[in-house]
Amino acid sequence: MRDFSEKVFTIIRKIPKGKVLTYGQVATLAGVPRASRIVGGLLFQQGLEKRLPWQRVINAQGKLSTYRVGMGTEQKRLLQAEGIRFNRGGVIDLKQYQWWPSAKQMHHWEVSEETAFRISERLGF
DNA sequence: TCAGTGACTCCCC
DNA sequence: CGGGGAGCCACTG
Repeated sequence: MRDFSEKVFTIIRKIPKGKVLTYGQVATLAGVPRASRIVGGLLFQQGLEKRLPWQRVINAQGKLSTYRVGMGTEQKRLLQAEGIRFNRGGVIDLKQYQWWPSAKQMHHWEVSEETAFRISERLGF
């Protein structure tokens, strides 16, 4: 159970500067595809404390979920500083900025074969 | 233990 | 494209 959180933190630490992952994507890579809300909860509680690049995790719509907890402006500022652009709706183009780890990286994280396969398809391998 | 919670997602108008 | 609603599930007190 503790395993999930550790995986989540490990994955988030690997997100390249200027790229983003969605909560659901992090949950999937960590082995529990439908635990996206947990990822948000973990970041809220320990994002700053653990010095994670918390700003690089956004929701599946390409929007920032942190406005609810007063971190929206800061998150947007940090992402813009990394070169990420927001369209006029405050939306980030996931096609352009979403990051998917390499097959080698996923193997190292023990991502299941099925998940890795789906991700490969998505990347057009 | 166990119910409550929520930085989510998906589906349906 | 936007809002409402119903699942989801690791974490917490």
